[in-house]
Parts: sequence; C-alpha cells; structure tokens
Amino acid sequence: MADNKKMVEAITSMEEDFAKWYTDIVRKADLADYSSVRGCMIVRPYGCAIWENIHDILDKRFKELGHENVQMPLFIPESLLQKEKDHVEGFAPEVAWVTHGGEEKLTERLCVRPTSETLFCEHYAKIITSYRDLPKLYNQWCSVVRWEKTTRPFLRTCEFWWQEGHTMHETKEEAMEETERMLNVYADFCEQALAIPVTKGRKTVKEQFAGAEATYTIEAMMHDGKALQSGTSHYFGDGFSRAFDITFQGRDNKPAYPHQTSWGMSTRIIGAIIMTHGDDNGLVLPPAIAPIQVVVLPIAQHKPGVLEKAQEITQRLKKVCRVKIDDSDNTAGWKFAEYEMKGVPLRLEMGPRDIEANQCVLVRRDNREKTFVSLDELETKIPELLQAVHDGLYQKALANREARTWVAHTFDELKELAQTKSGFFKTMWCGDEACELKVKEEAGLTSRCMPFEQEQLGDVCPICGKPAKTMIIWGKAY
RNA sequence: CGAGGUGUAGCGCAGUUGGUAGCGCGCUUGGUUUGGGACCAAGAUGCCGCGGGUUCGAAUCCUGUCACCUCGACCA
Repeated sequence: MADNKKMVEAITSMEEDFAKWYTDIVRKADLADYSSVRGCMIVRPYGCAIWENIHDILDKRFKELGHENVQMPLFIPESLLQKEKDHVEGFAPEVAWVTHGGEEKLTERLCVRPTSETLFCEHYAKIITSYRDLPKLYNQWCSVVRWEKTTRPFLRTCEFWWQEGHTMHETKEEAMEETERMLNVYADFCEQALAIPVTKGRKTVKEQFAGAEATYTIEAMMHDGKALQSGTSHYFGDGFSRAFDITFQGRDNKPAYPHQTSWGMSTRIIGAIIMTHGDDNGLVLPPAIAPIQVVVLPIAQHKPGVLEKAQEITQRLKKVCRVKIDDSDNTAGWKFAEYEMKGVPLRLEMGPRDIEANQCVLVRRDNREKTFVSLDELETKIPELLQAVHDGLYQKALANREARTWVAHTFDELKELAQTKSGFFKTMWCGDEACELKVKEEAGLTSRCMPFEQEQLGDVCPICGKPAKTMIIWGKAY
C-alpha cells in the first residue's frame, strides 16, 4: 500500500523550491484561488475563516483601547488624493481609476482607494473643531487596491483586505504614544496569537510611508530567511492637518493643527503565517487563529458505537475549542494527510480499541507527537496541548531567526554574508541615504528597520567610515 | 516594466513529420473497506487560454493578445 504511487501528489518541498512550496500550500490547503482579474485572489472559506479570527482578536483589542469602527467610501476624487504632495507622489503610480459612470464620462476621475488617509482627513476637517473633540480614534476594515506589477496570493495582491486605523490627537506626544501603542498591539498579536516573533523598529526615511514623518514596523523572518513587514504604524505630525486644513481650538483658546497617526495590518499576515510555520506536509496554524483547532477522526467508524462516541466527544469539546468531526467515507490515512495539509493544530484519533480503553490519541501538528489521553481528561488536556503547539511554533520560529541573524563590522563582510547567507544582517549605520543606496546596489539588501532594541556593534558606519548613529538591520524582503 | 518559462477535462500531465484529443488522480453510482493519502465494477466531464492568419485540414505552423510562474526593476 505504502509503496504505491501516492494517489494525491504531495506539495513541492520547501528545500526544492520555496516559492512553489508556498503557492502549493495556498491552493492545496484551500486558502485562496486565482480569479479572472489580474493579481486579484479569491479568498476561500478556509482562508476567510483565518482572516475572521485575526479580525476578531484585533478588533476586540482596538475597541478596548477606545477605537471606533467606521466605513469610508471606496472612491477618492482625484483632487482629494492630490492634497498632500508626498502622499500622492507615493501612490499615484499604482492607483486604479474610475473614469465612467455607466456610459457617461465623469467630470473628475475617482481613484479606487489605495489607503484612506485623504478620506479620513476630509471628514476630520468637518468634525474636529475643539480640543474636546480629540482624540479621534477611528478604524476601518475594508479592502484597498494597488496596481502592483508582480503579485502573489496574500503577500502582494492588487486588492487586499486590511484594517486601517486613523487617529487625530491634540499633541505631538499623544500622537507619538498612539503610534507606538499600536505597533505594540501588532507585535503582541504576532507573538501571542500567531506565534511569530517580530522585530520592532523604525523605518529609514527612504522606506517611510508616503507623507509620514516617521514609520514604525514589525519585521518577521520567514523560513527561508527573507523578511516580511508584518504591520506598520505611522506618525504624520500635522502635515496632513495643514494640507486638509484641519484645525481645532485649543485649551489656550488658540487655533491649532491636530497630530495624526495611521496603522495597518493586512491579509499579507496570512502569508507570514504560512511561511513562518508551514512545513513539507502543508500548512501549520497557530491555535489562536486556526478555524479548526481539533479535528476528531473516528477510526473504523462503521463499527458499532465508534461514530456515536466520536460525535458525543465532539459535542462535549465544543465548549473548550473549535472542533470538527470528519465522518466522511475517506480512509483514515487520507484524513491524516488532509488535516495536516490544512494545518489543524491537534488531531484526535478514536478507534474501537481506544473506546474500549476509554481513551483517544491526540497528535500535535507541529511535531507529530502522540499522547494517549483518557476521555475523562480531554477538557483539561486539549487546552494544554494547544498551548504546547503554540509554544513549540514560537520557539521554532525564534530559533530560525536567531540562526539566521548575522553581524557585519565591515562592508566587505556584509557583502560576503549577503552572498552566502540569508536572513537579517546587523550593522551600524551613519544615517545617510547614500550608504543605504550603496548597500542595495552592492550587497542587494534593503534596510528592514532600525530596531528599538539597539546594540553597540561599533562606532563607525561600515559603509562610509563616518561615525555611526544607529544599528540597522538589512535583509531581503517579500 | 525587462529577461526567461508555462497555458490541453476540476487537478497534474501526454499528444510524433499538421489528419479532427488521451492518461493518472479527482468526480458520479453501486459494493467491499477505514490506526498514514484503500480496492473492484460501471459512468459523466473538452471553445486544446483568447483573437487573427497560413492550410483541403491547426492543440500542433505564423502572429497578436491575456493570464500565471521564476529572476530582476519597482513598491508603505
């Protein structure tokens, strides 16, 4: 049996072709499909369920911190988009334009929102008049469109789903605190819900968001050593406020411009989950966002009592986890492979022999470790094992990041490392964009971030020899 | 946007010097099965990516176009 050709082709191994492995998982785990619209994906129910879980956790957290949800228009009039110079320059090359309504040509083109700063600002100008109106803490869940040239499901699609928070504050300090607070929300979410370790830091001016004064990022490392920007938080100062003429009367009775932030996390994070935890058997999902946390597989289910017992256990477990029973006619082996492909964190096997012994087998997805558990102890054992899977995933991801983090003290060393290794490359940096461009040209690396957790690796910039201002991480990014 | 590659059944693919399309899996029906992708039998499924052209005849040759993949460039 085992010697026969596999009935269903396995996915490409990571080692052989990481990019193909990735798309194999997207398709075979039923996360997403291609559509007839270039660069746009169909998020299938299983992928959608993951996104809904991400949504629910983040949304709850945002609301705890006082944010309110709104829905803005899908379209932005051209004149509105153009109000902030840097912003429009950054986005214009990749916006989609609506030029007609029915057969009639529009007097002004409408762009399909690539992000909604301008819409929020236009609205804020109307509703903010006094310091008593501040802060305004708005968030929107929606999809946006950016006409990307190269697309890959989840990682970069022309349309993607996200949340965008847009807040207005009385003072610079308050806005900067908000920027950092939301970055921390993302970082905690990645580590505690997704089991993805992230590096928090600031983007260089070159990599900063169009129109922002400061952009902060959480950078995650994928299994192949490439970096993925997993969430960003921006501080805008009062640039947009001035451009959109948003003013309020301050406590001192004088007019003032509010200080603004925006922050976002998108469906791209699903790509991060795939590439951080996945293996050659398929997807591996962190329990907190897994649509199915435990799959119950009755073995030899036609034998008397088996199916009934499995259904009874499933009902019971609904109180402690997201559980699904698969009582289809597929063979046990088929089901094992199927739910491994789908990344279900725990599998519960239950056959006639188990039932006789009042036990079942729990198998962890992350390491396939089997545990025999008494049916009376499931309610305590399952949460423990789900936690163990989470911890296992986090530790594995962390170990990969540590193993692929390198330090360079000279430019030659950096170039050498870039040639032979993949991952994060730490160096000191003088802060000049000229050096950043040189690293890109000669080492093929871009700056990922200047981490909040700094290390003193030396006194000079290894690229130009001038005094160093900061430690920076270089890498290749998705 | 540049270089290269691929489009044939739901999926993976074969299809010779042009002659009117096939295999495996999946799917449907019935039966036997079920502790690592089961077996037998009988079925259904094709605008050969799309548009032009050459030809008596095109999946096959020419041409245009669209999509996807890889590597660059670009990108919050």
